[in-house]
Amino acid sequence: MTRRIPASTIRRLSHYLRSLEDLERDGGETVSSEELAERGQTTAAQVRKDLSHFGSFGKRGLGYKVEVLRDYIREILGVDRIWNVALIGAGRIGAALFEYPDFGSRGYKCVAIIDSDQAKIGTRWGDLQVRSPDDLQSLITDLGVELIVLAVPAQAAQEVAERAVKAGVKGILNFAPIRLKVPSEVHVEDVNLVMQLEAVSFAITQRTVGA
Amino acid sequence: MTRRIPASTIRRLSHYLRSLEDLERDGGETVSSEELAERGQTTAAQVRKDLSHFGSFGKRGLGYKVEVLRDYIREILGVDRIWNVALIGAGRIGAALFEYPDFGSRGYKCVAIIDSDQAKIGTRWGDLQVRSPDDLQSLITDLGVELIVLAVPAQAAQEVAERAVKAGVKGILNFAPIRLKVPSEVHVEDVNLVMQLEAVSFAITQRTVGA
DNA sequence: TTGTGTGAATCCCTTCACAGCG
DNA sequence: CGCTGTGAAGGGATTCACACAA
Repeated sequence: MTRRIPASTIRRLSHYLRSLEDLERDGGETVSSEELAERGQTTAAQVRKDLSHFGSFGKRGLGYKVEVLRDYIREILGVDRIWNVALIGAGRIGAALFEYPDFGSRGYKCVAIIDSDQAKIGTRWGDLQVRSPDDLQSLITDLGVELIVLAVPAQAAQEVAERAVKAGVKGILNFAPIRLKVPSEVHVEDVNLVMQLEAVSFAITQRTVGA
Repeated sequence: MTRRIPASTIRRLSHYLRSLEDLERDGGETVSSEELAERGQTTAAQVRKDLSHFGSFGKRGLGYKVEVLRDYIREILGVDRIWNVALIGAGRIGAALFEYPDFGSRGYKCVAIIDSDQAKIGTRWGDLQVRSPDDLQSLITDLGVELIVLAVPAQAAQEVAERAVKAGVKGILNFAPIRLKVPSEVHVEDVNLVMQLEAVSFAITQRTVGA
């Protein structure tokens, strides 16, 4: 719909979606921005503002219909469809993703696993076989992969990313602790657990030192 | 030093720290805010502003001494010491953390692993033995654990967190997809990979639809 | 001259407050 | 009435611009 949506709005939309799914499981029919706010750790005004970027989905005096809003948010976030994902780097990080129950239920489908370790190539992971990096481009093209999970060591990441982008990948969930250089139309989302740990230790340290 | 530091500043400090360590490896003696900005994907003014919250570490006309600034940032982030960390939930997510090379080098030391799965209890992970949740409190107290990595299923997370906090834990890196309720002095940092994937699919979707 | 440190200006996100629809 | 949708106000973070120290 509109341009220039704050990243914080997107994060909150993800929360709302989860809340709506919970509500539906519990048989809720409608929600108010108030109720959604409580569950999402924000304010009612914020909820309404977030949604207003994309349209008006509620009824005044009544609230939002749970199912309807859920579907709209799914559409906004682009999770109303299947995404073919390739996992590059068959280490523990990659494996961990599959433990996340929401991973599959949100439409992310792992269709290829690639690793450069000769010992891993050919082994089965569920119903997939680990493939060689040589097949990277052809796999991406043939399987229609738009999204990759990049879980390789830092020094290999840039090169792999470039090849993936060349083959048509549009988004990268990047676990390598480097800033990938990619064309601006490719979206990179960095996961950096050490950085998050540092945020924790900072908070504790300041709290201990400060007043 | 000062109060009210933007969370974004902390994230950037983590980046600066990494850059400084790289520079040191390459034998750099001094850096300018300009150079630090390039590596950290921000602006020189932002770098200076970030640092100004904590003191003045540079020399006008010259820049910052790499080693000195690095030590200051380490101190600010609280990574100039060893943090005893307990891993709760010995699944793949937990295992993945140990693959992160920076995890140990930043002073985070895993001193205990806890899992409720009887089959896992007693098994060795490196030089640690997986322990039962019954030992949670005593382990935290005895080993001086201040920080936990919470990688258990959502429904167990709240209860485990409460017990950990009661035993003295001050910070939590939370992988469970729920909003933990803890006393305000305990810092919780949420890791939510599905949410990050949603941010990617949103970006791609909007890009495809929009102008 | 160079590049930091910092008030002032700007920009963007959040919050307020209320008009208006159901 | 109740609750959404939204301009306007407010606040916090980033950027600007320059005084000043090395």
